[in-house]
Amino acid sequence: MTTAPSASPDLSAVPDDELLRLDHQVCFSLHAASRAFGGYYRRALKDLGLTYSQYLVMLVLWEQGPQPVKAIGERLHLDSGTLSPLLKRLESAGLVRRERSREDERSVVIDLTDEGAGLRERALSVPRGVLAATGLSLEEVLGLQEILGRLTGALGEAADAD
Amino acid sequence: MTTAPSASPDLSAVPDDELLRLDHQVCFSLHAASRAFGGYYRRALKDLGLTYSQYLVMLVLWEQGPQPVKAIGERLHLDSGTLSPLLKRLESAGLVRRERSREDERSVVIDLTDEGAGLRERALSVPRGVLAATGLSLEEVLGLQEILGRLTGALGEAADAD
DNA sequence: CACAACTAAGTTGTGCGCAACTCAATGGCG
DNA sequence: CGCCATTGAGTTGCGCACAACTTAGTTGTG
Repeated sequence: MTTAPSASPDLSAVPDDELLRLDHQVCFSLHAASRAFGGYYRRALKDLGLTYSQYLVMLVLWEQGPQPVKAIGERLHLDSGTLSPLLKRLESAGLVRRERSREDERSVVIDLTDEGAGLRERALSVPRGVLAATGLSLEEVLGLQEILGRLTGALGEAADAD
Repeated sequence: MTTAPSASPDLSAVPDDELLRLDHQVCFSLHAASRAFGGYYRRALKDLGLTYSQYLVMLVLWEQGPQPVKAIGERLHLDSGTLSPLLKRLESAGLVRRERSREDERSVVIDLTDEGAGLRERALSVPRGVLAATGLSLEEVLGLQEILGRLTGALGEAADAD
């Protein structure tokens, strides 16, 4: 944990030059970790015929049941430009159905087919392997998740304040 | 946030079901954080005419000087399939030069143009804004980076052990 | 020297992520 | 009621990530 000097967390004291180097590290770490994660899942999910993003969508559906594209997008921070084609692929793979809502004709509700629902059983074994492969303890995972959540939230607010 | 019981970090004691839910959280956190980061940079780098990935490549060049595509790829964990077109775009933007190495004709050395080197000055202000926008302390950033580094390393090894 | 194994870069094809846009349905509001 | 701003999904276009492949140059071995 490098147990930082716990001294001055004062960003403004750090010179631009060093900050650029640090930025390099942080950007890179996050980017690389995200892709390493994706890479692991790509292999683990190959048998299931799912990509990483498709898996995330399936997780939402397994957990929350049928819901409109909008809701899935909010949950995963993805827009229709990403979800529409992805959901079409899941549909043509026979895992989900897409039906126009009767109450609101603008909305398309995504529902699992029997095959899609059944796939959950086969997916249950995946996370254990991944968590083991990370080499992190459960506490570290939870801590990581907490920091990442704050980071995403803060960056989101910074974006809104444009 | 389920604030762990801080007891048993024993993964094998956690049922599949709960693990799937946890996996959802972790996958999503990392994926979302990486993209939120990317989103912030996209806006911050717009003036410089750089994408996030192009910025990462420029950081490597600013820091390490001229080097072959291979070396950049190792540093950023990217292959030629990603780098070749990216570097072509940087070249046509006038930021880098691509020259076949004389010693080894297979190798293409990437070098900054004056314009590319000059861009560093304008980029210096970017990281401060980002770090501020994350809302994290310097220590948290360093800790995060350390965990992510371990995670990437472990996942990389797991991948090699295929 | 000749030939096989390897290596670096580039190419092709697929899917994701996102900005910018279109289109149809909805929900005010005068 | 009629009009218009808003909303949800979809489309288009571009760049990244990566697997699988091609091509050209290099190295090792008999």
